[in-house]
Amino acid sequence: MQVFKNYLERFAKLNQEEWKLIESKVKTATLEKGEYFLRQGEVNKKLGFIRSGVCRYTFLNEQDEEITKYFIREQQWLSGGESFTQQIPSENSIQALTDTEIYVIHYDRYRQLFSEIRDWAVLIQRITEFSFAEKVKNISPMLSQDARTRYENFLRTQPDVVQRVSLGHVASYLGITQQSLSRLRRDLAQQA
Amino acid sequence: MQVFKNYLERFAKLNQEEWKLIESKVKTATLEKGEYFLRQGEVNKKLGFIRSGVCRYTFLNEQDEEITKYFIREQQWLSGGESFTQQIPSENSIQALTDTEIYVIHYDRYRQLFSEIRDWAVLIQRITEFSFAEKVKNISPMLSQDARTRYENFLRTQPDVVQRVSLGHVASYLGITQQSLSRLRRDLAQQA
DNA sequence: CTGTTTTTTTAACATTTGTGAAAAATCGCC
DNA sequence: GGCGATTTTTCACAAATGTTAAAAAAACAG
Repeated sequence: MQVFKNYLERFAKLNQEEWKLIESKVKTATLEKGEYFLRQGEVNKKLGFIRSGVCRYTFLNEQDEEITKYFIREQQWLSGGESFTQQIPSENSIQALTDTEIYVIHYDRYRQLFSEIRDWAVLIQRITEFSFAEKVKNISPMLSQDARTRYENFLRTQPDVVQRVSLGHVASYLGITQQSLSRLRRDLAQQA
Repeated sequence: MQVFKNYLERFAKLNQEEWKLIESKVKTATLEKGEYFLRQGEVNKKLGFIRSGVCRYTFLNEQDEEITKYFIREQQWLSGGESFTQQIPSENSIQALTDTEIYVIHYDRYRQLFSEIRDWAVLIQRITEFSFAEKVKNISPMLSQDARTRYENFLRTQPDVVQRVSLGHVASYLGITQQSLSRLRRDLAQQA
């Protein structure tokens, strides 16, 4: 769990007691490739943190296709956002794209920490802000870029993900069809 | 300030004392059309909340064009995100698109509230999450939609904004050229 | 009002991306 | 190792969007 502790301490110092408390509430679990951590319509009862593996966060578009909003990889959170913090049904799903090892904390125990650890709310606020900003920073510029630029930036910023997920999922994330991405790769390869 | 108080109370109850304390730290200010609330490269020293008007949150793309990431309107926050909470230089700018009246709180005073109001951190955490989720929910599906669908959804979800900002800014937000948006409108008008 | 600047529209053409269908390659399982 | 299922590639053509340039319309300042 050292990695998880280090991660948290990037956002706020924790004394030994506090860490013991957190550790006592965290379990480990695994997701098999293809398995869902959260399904659209469910209430998200647990928060996950990836130790190893890649997942995808999805939503259904108007045509009921499951679109990949973003990938979640090592040292990132599996969370349904408001579905977790407000315990309401989720509009999104989270699915493992590889076998995935995670740390898990249940909602009730998460809630307890607000009264048990003085700066817990501050820690959570910083993490929330950081995590959202990370996603927005990746996704937002894509709208004004052509497919090729989007793919090149994806390769640059998330090179590890490309290797581990299928082309179709990448295409979905980039907002283009699988065929277009395939063509794009050919063109890029020919140039080089 | 009643509107501002009501807004905050959607996220956490405030007793009279607490509200007085907040109120005492908040000032009103105005931005003229075209004026910047925050400039890229600056440290964001104050948090704003719009009483009336529309602004835009922007970033510079690879070609050094100022792209509109999203619009900010009544009852939404003017904040440079991590530039404010961590007092670091901002990658983004915020510019008024109409004359805008805002409530303002300085970073130092904002910080004080963490020790002065018991649930301030919780309040801020909820607002952070809500605000980000609001943006992401609008922006994220756009990638997998064609320009026409994006524009129609924009009209539906932010009808008030269309009236108040120039076509070019809308086009920038939608990720298309001004000419394409103009053409799109003509086609839509002809259909009706 | 009038001239100037900014914004919006229009048009012809180039380029990019989508579509539908099929072949090729790869993967997973027995 | 082989076979069915899945994923990736390829292709021809259609549709959407970008580009460049110019005209028209609207907003603004004096």
